[in-house]
Amino acid sequence: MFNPLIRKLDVGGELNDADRATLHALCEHSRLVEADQDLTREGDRPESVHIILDGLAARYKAMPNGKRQITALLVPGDFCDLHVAILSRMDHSIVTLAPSTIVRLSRASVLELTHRHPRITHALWWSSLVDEGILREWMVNIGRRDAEERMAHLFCELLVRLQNVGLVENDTYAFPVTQSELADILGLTSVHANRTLQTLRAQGLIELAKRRLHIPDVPRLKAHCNFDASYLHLVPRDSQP
Amino acid sequence: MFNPLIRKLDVGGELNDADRATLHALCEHSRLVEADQDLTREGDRPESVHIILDGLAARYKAMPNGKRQITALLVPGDFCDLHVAILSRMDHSIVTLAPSTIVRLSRASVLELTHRHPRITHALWWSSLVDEGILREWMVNIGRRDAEERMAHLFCELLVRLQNVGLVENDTYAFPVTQSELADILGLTSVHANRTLQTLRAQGLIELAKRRLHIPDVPRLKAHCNFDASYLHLVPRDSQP
DNA sequence: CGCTGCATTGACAGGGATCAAGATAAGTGG
DNA sequence: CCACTTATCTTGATCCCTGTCAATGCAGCG
Repeated sequence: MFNPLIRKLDVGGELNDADRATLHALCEHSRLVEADQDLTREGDRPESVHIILDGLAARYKAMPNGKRQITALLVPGDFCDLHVAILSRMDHSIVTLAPSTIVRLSRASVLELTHRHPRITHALWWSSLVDEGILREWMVNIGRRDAEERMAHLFCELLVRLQNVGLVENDTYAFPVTQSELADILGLTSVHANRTLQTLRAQGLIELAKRRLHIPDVPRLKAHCNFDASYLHLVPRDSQP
Repeated sequence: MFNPLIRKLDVGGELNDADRATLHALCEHSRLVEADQDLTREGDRPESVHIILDGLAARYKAMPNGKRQITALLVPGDFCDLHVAILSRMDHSIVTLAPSTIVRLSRASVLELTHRHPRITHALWWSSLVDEGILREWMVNIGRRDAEERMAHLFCELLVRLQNVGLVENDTYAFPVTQSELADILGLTSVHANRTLQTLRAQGLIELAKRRLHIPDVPRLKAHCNFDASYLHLVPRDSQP
């Protein structure tokens, strides 16, 4: 059975069959959540951890003036807030952007997991470090690239991340994101996101229709924004000592 | 003897005297590093962890076109890259912005530390979660605030963080940052950083001279940018179960 | 005392934001 | 299955925040 979590962690650590079985068991009790539902809200006392098995979710912070910034996209296989039990208050919210399959783990089961399964723990740490790296790259994206590069960069990143969990076919992947959500990801206005999207389309760099994104010429799109995937740390799991 | 690391971690965890002694011993072999020295460079294989005891450092990513974005400021007491040994390649660099006192720990000593001292480990996790929260807030800052609010927000954040380690006197703290570095922090140009700085000065919101920043009316500056410190998680270490 | 790196200014261009109105697409209920 | 409602997407006109380019001032320093 397909499980993006296992697939992902297998890249980051070196799991054995027992580990895979453990992870598989973890994911047994998933639930379907419709789009636009908050999984956690800023200010909440965090009680549980979420794994996203299918769909799409986002971390965001809303500002008093109504603006908001999405600080992370959570794709299948992403394990959110592994360690959040340490802090007593959520400083951001998580929302589903599409109908999603979610696993919720209690704090206790996470503790149990990390105590009993060192390789899984290692892989989870790896994964949270990668998330941090993505966060930094997004900051560079917003701070130092113009709208066109920013958007192209995002599409390249998602291509790689989704490829990593087997959700890309023929350089095409699901992208069920509203233009105004896209704007909140990139630090733009929805109007400008729309125009940027059209510019990319006009250049034949992307095709986006029916919530699916197709990249006709991946190297060209990567070149367009100077995309360098090394921050995703997905390279051969070589030299882990 | 004053030790910002101990002071900081004491907020995040609950240390006992033995823990404090351990941390104190850790910091015995510090070295003085002059300004503008890279402690780590993107692409390096990370071998050690840094603690900054005095001075100021920054995490940054440099782009091929010469632009760069600073993604974090490291102030005294900050423990950088606790877990970095898990990844095999640094995806960013760290540079001193001022002459600084730095402790370098080998990977082995970090492992030993985390294995032997659960409360310290807990505090270090807490600290790295706070760092992540700061990262997210910076993203909001760059993505959704204009230059003036951005800069004001940064100054408010530093006030709180430095207060936390006892480095603020009379609402004044050391700010040995070049305007072009400031620009790299905020995602602006140095020219515009200069102008923004002057706007803030003209409104009497800040006074910056001789590398020291004074905030005449803290509540007013906070109000100016809607500063809410809760993302720094410095509140009473209450309900940690 | 003349460097040399920073800070400061001015003029100007431009990327993105705003505001507001239509055009499409996607659901919904009958 | 169609009429209707509502969310999204598009587009145009206009403004302004921020970037660019380039020159000048200033201050620490060898």
